[in-house]
Amino acid sequence: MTPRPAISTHNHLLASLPSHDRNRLLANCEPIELAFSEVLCRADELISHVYFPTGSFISVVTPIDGRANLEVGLIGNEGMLGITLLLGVNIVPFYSVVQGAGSALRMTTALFLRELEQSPALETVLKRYLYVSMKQLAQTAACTRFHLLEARLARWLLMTQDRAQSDHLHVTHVFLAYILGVRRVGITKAANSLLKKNLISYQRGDLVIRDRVGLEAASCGCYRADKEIYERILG
Amino acid sequence: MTPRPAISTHNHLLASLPSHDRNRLLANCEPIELAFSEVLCRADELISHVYFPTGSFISVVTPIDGRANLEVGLIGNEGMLGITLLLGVNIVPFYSVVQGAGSALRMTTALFLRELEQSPALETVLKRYLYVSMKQLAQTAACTRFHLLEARLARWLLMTQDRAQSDHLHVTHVFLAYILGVRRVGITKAANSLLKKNLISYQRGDLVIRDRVGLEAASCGCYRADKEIYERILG
DNA sequence: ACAAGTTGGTGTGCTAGCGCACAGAGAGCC
DNA sequence: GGCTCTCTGTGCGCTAGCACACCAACTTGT
Repeated sequence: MTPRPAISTHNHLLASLPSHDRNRLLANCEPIELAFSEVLCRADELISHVYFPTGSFISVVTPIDGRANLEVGLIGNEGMLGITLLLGVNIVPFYSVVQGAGSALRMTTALFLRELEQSPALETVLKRYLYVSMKQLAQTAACTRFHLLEARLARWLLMTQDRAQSDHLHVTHVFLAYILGVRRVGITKAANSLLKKNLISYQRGDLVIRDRVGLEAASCGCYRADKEIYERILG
Repeated sequence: MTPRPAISTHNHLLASLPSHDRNRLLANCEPIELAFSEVLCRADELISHVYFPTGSFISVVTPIDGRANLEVGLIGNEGMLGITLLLGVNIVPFYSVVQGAGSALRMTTALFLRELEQSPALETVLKRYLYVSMKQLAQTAACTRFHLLEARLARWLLMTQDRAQSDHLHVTHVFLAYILGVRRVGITKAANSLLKKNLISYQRGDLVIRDRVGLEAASCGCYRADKEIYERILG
């Protein structure tokens, strides 16, 4: 319906750097387009690149028992992928896949580590981002345990809309089930409930967010909690 | 039955430091005894001290919705409390309470930060520990979502036994329910099942681990996964 | 145009875990 | 002894989510 709005070309983490540091960093970055469902890294591999999404967003998933999966993070232009390099460990901790196609900046591990040494400002902001990521990870753990599926779905849609910068999302029930760690049938039921409340509409993989405020009311407090912790530490 | 064995007086993280760094660090530490159920810090407070358990262990809990709680970490002499200072954030991320009474080393935030600047070896090992903590946090999130209560209980007992260095634990069903985020009745059922398999015995708050190997078989793979990631990164 | 694949909706029977309420048993206290 | 408190066990009805199976609507490739 509404055309996809102009996509922001900047990343909040990079934007917060002093211009001198930022420019040097950008000079070492390679702008790329990430395609939907592209796998950026798998757990236990070596980290080859870090990614700063600008117009794209990435889903971070932890595998369990080799069969099930659980999304433990969502990275848009407020964050970065590959943050663990900050900890001196160049082993990918989680599986990462592109959830929203679009632009990103990418840098090799070697160049990133060099920048990190040269820019204390970069290190400071990324450390804070890591702290926020940990808090959000724990929040997600508790949310997944205690909150009902409909509220979790509403939260995920809001988080994704923020990162997609669009009220049109391309997600199927199967995909949502995978991400939220439930059966597809459960998604059908929850999505139908949100549909009946006129908060969303969808058709064959095209999901439209109709009522953002209503969706916030239907979601659990975790959406707000995530935003607050980000603002408090990085805002 | 078996007397409590001699308690280790060292902490793995500190033990891994070069002796020069370690000695200087120890000189700034204050040895203390932690009492059972003592609250060491609450979320959103400022961090006043860091703790290196030697003979004690600490439960790390994230509150949710103000009513429920979920344990997201367990810190014994393999770890430390207050690791987020490493990230330049002196705000306590989670609620922390003493789960096993015993000895610990404690250091003020100011002294710790000074040591951190002076000892690159300390920074290196703590960064790795933080990486491990993140992986374990994600593991716990997925475990809590997918695994059955009996397996989760078995896992928790094994983790706790490792840190308590004793096969006698002082835990009630109510307490276990709180930690694992379920009802007490659920614990009664799961504990009874482990009892019938002769893996544990318990009576009014005294729980004894009878068959460690059997308990590992009854637990989910997360116990092993946690140990493996620790060994790989810090071993 | 038609077949094949994808997406979404529905039904049936099952299990884990929930809330609530209550019962028995040990332990401490006066 | 009698009282209270804590800890453990049980029963009942309910919900969320599971596995599996099938169908309808739409899209796409040839």
